[in-house]
Order: sequence, then C-alpha cells, then structure tokens
Amino acid sequence: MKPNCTNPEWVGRSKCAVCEVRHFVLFSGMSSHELDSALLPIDNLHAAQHAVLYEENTAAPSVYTVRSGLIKLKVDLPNGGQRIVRLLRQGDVAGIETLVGERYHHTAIAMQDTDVCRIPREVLLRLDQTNPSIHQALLQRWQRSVDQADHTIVALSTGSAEGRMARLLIMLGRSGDHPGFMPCREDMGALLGITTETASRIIAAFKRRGLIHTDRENETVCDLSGLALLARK
Amino acid sequence: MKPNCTNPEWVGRSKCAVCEVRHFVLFSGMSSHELDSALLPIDNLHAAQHAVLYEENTAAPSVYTVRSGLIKLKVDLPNGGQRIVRLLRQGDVAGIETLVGERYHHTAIAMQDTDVCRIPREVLLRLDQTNPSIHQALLQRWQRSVDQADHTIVALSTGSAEGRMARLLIMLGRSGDHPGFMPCREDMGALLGITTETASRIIAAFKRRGLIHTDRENETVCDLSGLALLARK
DNA sequence: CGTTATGTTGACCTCCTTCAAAGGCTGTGG
DNA sequence: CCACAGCCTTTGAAGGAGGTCAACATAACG
Repeated sequence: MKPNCTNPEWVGRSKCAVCEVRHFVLFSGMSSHELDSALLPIDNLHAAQHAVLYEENTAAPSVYTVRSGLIKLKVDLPNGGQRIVRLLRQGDVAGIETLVGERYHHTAIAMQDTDVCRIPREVLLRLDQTNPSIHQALLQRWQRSVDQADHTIVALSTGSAEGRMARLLIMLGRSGDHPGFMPCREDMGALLGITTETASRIIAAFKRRGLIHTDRENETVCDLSGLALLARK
Repeated sequence: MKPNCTNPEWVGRSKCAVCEVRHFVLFSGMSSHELDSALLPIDNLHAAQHAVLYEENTAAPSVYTVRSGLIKLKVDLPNGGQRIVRLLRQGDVAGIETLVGERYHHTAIAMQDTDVCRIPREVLLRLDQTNPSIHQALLQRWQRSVDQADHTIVALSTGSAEGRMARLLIMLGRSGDHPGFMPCREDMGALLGITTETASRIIAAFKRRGLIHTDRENETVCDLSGLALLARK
C-alpha cells in the first residue's frame, strides 16, 4: 500500500480542499479555510488490487474513506471459508467501528486499484465533537453501512443463487466508478453465500443467454433490464 | 400499542430516572437532574405480541428503544415473501435511520409482549447535539445495528440450514431477557432465508436428537454445547 | 364443536454442492 | 520464442440438501 505523498501535491497530508471527490467524502461539509487550518494528519494512500487495508480483530487506529476503486469487507468463518459482508465504493467509509471500539470487525481488501484517505481515529473523534457538519456526515456514513449490510442480507443472501447473482450484477452495474467490473468467481461466491463453481456456472449461463457480453476492450456489459427480471423472483 | 401513561408513575412522559433498565438504554449517561430538567416528550409504550411499531417506507417521526421483549425488523420482498433483517432486544434501538432520513427502512413488529420508549426525532437530534454522552451512546447504538446486521449475514445467512438454525438458537439462548424463546417457524425461516417447512423439519430433528427439550412449563431448553458443535460447520 | 392458524410429515423434484478433470491465461525461465 | 507451472475458470457427474405441494395433526378460540 503506497502513500501518495511522493507527489508534491500531497505533502505529508492529503489536501482535502483540492480533492476531486471531496463532495463525496467525509469532509464535504467543511470550508476550504477550515480544512487548511486544521492541519489534518490525513494520508492519501493508493491500495493496489489485493492489498489489505487492515485485518479483522487487529487494533484499529484509522478510518478509511474510499476516493475511488472497490473495497471488500470480509470475515473468516470457523470452517475455514469466508464471507464478504459489504462492498465499499467512492464515498464509503471503512473501519468506523474504530470510533466506538478498539478493533476492526472485518478484513478490508482492495478488489481493484483503489485510492483511500486514511484518517486517524483521534482526529475524527475530535472533528466529530467540534464540527457539526462532520458530525452529521459521520452519522450518514454510519447509516449507509447499515443500509449496505441490510442490502447484502435482503438482495444478496435471499432467494435462488440466480436471483442473487442478478442483483449483484445490477448493483455492480450501478457503480458510477467502474461500470461492469467483474469480481473473480470466488469473491462472487463469498458475496452471495454460494460456492465458486455455482457462481461460475451462473455467469456462464448468463453469457450464453446473452445477459452478459464482453466487448472488445474486455469490459463486460450487462443487460440490466433482463437481469432486473431475474432479480424480482 | 398501549401507552403506559395510565400508570400514575408515568405521567405523560417516561421517567427515565427511575427506569429499571436505564443503564441499558440511550440515556444511561445522563444524570437524574439532567433527565428531570429536560422535560422530555418521551413516551413509554407497551407493544403486545404481533403489534406493529412502524412500517417500512412510512414517515419516521420517532426512534424506539427496547426496554424488554423482542422486536423483529423485516422487509418485504418483491416476490411476496419477507426477510427478517435483525432482532432487537433490551437496549437495542429501532428506527435510528430517522436521524438522517425521512422514512423507516423496515417494518418493526413485536415478537413478544414488549416495552419500548418512543423518542421523537427532534428530541434525539437536539440531545445528540447538546449532550456528549448521549451523542456517544448514539454512535454506539448505530454501530450495534451494523454489528447485528453483519451477524445475520455471517451467522444466519451462511452455511447449511442446520448450522444457521443452531446459531439462531444459540443467539436466542444468550438473550438475557427471555431465555429459550421460540419464534414461530415462519419467523425462523424468514430469519435464516429458508422455508417454513425446512425450519420445522430442522427443529423437529433437533428435538429428536435431544438438542432441544420442552420442559413442563412449556419453556424450551437448548443444549447449547451440542448446538455449538453444529454451529461451527 | 366446528373453524382457523400453526406445526409436522411425506413424496417428489429442483437446485446446489462436492469432487474431479480439463481448458485457458499469464508470467517465468530455459 | 517456446515450454511449463500456477492460477482461475469452466464443465461434468453424482449425491445431497432444500424447495414445493399436499395431507394431516395439533392447539387455540369463538
């Protein structure tokens, strides 16, 4: 995981005021002046695909906000398997549990090349107490986590494997950041609570049925309306 | 849903200072004086079994904290079915989403006779801004919602139906409030993402295997260590 | 005492898992 | 440049787990 601080634009801390996604991330409510005067020890990091941001049950010093890319939060199962609990995209927050607890509740791994801001626990705690707009933004992120968890219960863990897969593809398709990103079959299985083989079979069947194409640039395009039909039942 | 206000002890608002579960609920951080002087328009309600606290997608004027009993949060599925997203017990909070949004995200229904405190949205928003201990308690409840949602993903929506059921029974057994409460089979199915029939079959099999007994008072007792074995895989 | 809701059980069939093998893609070293 | 290893995907075959539909039992209730 490589800090962006080599770039002179990022001298030791991330200049949130010039961040192109600042409207999506936590500090969107702060004025440029506030941000400048805060001298925040916030780092802008680049996480290569498969990089691990933090691991389940380890000490939790930092919160991360996603600037671009895709992060999975997974937990290990007692039988050796694993389950992906949530996917995080632009504007989502990883590791908020650090604000009320000592340890991370998941393992966070980049599924694509991903840019994140790393914010120390204490900084965010202080901002939460002193800055009402940050406070409000924090509450919203927390609720977003709940909503996303609920979504993986209702949409990705309920009904037939085919229906779940359709809902997953729709969800990925709605991603503004990298439309049509295809996780590996193993991750799909861990997201839907099915085996890798079943995930592969379903994707293959979707391709044969024309619900998924892979164009010349190796990008996958989904027939969202067709998938929506499958997602209903 | 019947207000407790007929009881002279509860004259129009809940006297949180004398609440026997105040250490579990939101206002545990406030002094008696603070509570008394706040004149909070908080109602103490009794929800009979099957009573509906609020419905999905309706306007959200209030947050509820559970004083005793058991509440289910469910969502309706497009195909007519339903999925229970989480269970709330003593100290849990229902409807926090009201603090950052306009509508409830679930339907909340009492599974047993349940006592709740109903707190108006605005009151909680104000307390959150003015009282740091309330603020902290609120963050903790929010995180608890996330943890509970994650638990229903990992423990109740992953693995074989038998394993899920074992984990559900263990979870219900740990309930300090009403140990060994048995939901109806339909609710079990909706919690685990399986059919009512499968839930019934598994419970029946557990009884035959001696993992569950029903004693003379019709209370069910579980062999938690035996269930823990099944829960592992 | 019938009525209704809920739990149980059976039969059948579909879907998913499991185990195994083969194909395809990529990077590496000869 | 080719061969080979390693990883991921795909596919097959077989068995098991769970869904579906239906019948029946049981308990609660008017």
